[in-house]
Amino acid sequence: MAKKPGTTTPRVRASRSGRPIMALLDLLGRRWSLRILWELRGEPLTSRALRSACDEASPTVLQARLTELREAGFVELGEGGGYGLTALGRDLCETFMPLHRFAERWKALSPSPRLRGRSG
Amino acid sequence: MAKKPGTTTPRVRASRSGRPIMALLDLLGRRWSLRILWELRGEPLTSRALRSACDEASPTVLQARLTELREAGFVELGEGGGYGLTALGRDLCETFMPLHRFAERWKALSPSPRLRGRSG
DNA sequence: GCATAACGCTACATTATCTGTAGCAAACCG
DNA sequence: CGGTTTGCTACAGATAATGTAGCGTTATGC
Repeated sequence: MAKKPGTTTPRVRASRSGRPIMALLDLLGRRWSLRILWELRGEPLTSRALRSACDEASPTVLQARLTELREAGFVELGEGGGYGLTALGRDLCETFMPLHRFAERWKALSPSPRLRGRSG
Repeated sequence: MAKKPGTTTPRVRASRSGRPIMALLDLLGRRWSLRILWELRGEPLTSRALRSACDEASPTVLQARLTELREAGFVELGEGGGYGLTALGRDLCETFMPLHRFAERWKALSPSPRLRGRSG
């Protein structure tokens, strides 16, 4: 059993507003969510391979995220084992691809930018 | 002072690999990061207004995220007060705009999708 | 059949992080 | 001066993540 009977995913906090974007932002804003989606962007990975890809993150969180991502319909467990993106999940991932280029640009801009507070 | 002297931002875990995308994914994958960026997409907000916009999230995390986001160069504290996106931050936010449409589509697809495990 | 190994997944103590409420010092308003 | 708002911090209690171990199941080799 994947979870205790009657237990539902923590019900995305921000989704109390009913706005889907909030639910999505909340789901993706959990540890390893984005990373998992990212690592799955190519071919499917077994739970263990995914763990390796994610810097050996603890199986506890990974499993939790995987369950949430599966309930959201972004990820699925293939017949023969191994996790992969659904069509929907692939769509979502497309959204993040520009992030890659952005990250490179960002890195190039400033290794350790200045903070500009006003306290003082 | 914004932080204790000598204290640095928790040094993004996944960025140990040196790949900027990992650092970015890690930063954005923290609670409220995405949400803050999202709420700031329009006009600048005071810390308190931002808090309201974020379902009254605790000022502790918000402040922590704001500091990280500022160090990353995505957010800045305006001269006259109020947080806003930098040019870079606006760029990043652009990346997430398609997410809005995606979220709507996602919501329409399935309120509570089926899990397809293989245990049993 | 029996050992070996890999699979998805879970337990659990420790540690890190977030929540919620209260409140401070500085700047602004009159 | 008193009142209000700003950015920001403290701190106890609640929640979530880490790290390590291991379960039950399903191949595979002999």
